Amino acid sequence: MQTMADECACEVLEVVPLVMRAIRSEMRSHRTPELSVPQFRALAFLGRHEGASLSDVAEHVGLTPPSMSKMVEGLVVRDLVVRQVSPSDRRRVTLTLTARGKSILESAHQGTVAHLTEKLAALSPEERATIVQAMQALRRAFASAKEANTGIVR
Amino acid sequence: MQTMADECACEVLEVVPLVMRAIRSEMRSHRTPELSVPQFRALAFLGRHEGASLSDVAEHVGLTPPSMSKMVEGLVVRDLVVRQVSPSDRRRVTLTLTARGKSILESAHQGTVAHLTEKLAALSPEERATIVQAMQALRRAFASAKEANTGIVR
DNA sequence: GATATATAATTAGAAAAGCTAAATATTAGA
DNA sequence: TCTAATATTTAGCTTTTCTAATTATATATC
Repeated sequence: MQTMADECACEVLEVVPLVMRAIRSEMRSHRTPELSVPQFRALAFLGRHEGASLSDVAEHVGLTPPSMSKMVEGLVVRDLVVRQVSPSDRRRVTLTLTARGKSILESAHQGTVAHLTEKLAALSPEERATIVQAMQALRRAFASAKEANTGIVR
Repeated sequence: MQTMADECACEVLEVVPLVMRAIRSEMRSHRTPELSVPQFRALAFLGRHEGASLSDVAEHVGLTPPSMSKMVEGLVVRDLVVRQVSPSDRRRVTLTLTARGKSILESAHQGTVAHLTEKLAALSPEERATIVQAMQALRRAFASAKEANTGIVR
């Protein structure tokens, strides 16, 4: 059923950037956490994967290692992340959230969720349930593909 | 039903950036069209709204007028868009796609849709139908809010 | 065991894309 | 008519990203 999948793809292609923009705007307008979307994603990943290496995070966020290195530098300076040389492989850098990092992450998450929740309040409970289902399906469709979602494409 | 809306928001906040990254990667890997996501959105909007003004497009894409002005300059130089002073209101600039613009837009659209379609093929027809419904609901929730989605947030 | 190759992270430098503030041109209103 | 508002552009800056090259460490080969 190619047509159906195509229609679905078209919808996704139109709506996802729209929602993404709202997320970015919201994060920008929050003066307290002051995290960009990639920074937020990096912290969120570290929240879920204590002690991940720089390249692990880079791959997840979709940045090149040099860009991630620069970002991490900023996060370290702001006392959100701790950078340690891995004892087992001294080329690797092991990253963990500081207490402050955890708290900032939590607050950024709360703030953005609150904003999205406000928007979603305009919809019916049924529509929100549909969205939850759809997000879970999309996550399955997009989360696995290793090569395609690294962002390091050229 | 705050909890429900919150859960929905969390899902959106996790999944939307994931899908967005896939879209960006795909567009980047397409050497032919070489359009950024905002450029693509601008062209797509012009495809649907012949003769829209610069600020119309800026608002839709979520950029400030100066940024859009710069982007349009690039699109004009690359012969994708024609810029004309509106006869009715000579302050306004009227934008239309060139034949080349239409063709580039079409090809970028095809490529990205094909890529998304491929990913979505892993899902069941029911799941895809759910996604279509969810996208339509999200569009309503996020497209209408005038102040919040202009990207002009501060 | 020495040397060559590969890998992880960083540094350096440049490019892209966005913003704010201010300038310009035009229209609408008092 | 004169003032205020609107649409776009210009100018300058900041942030974020990239590529290329460097450094340090680990692995593999001879």
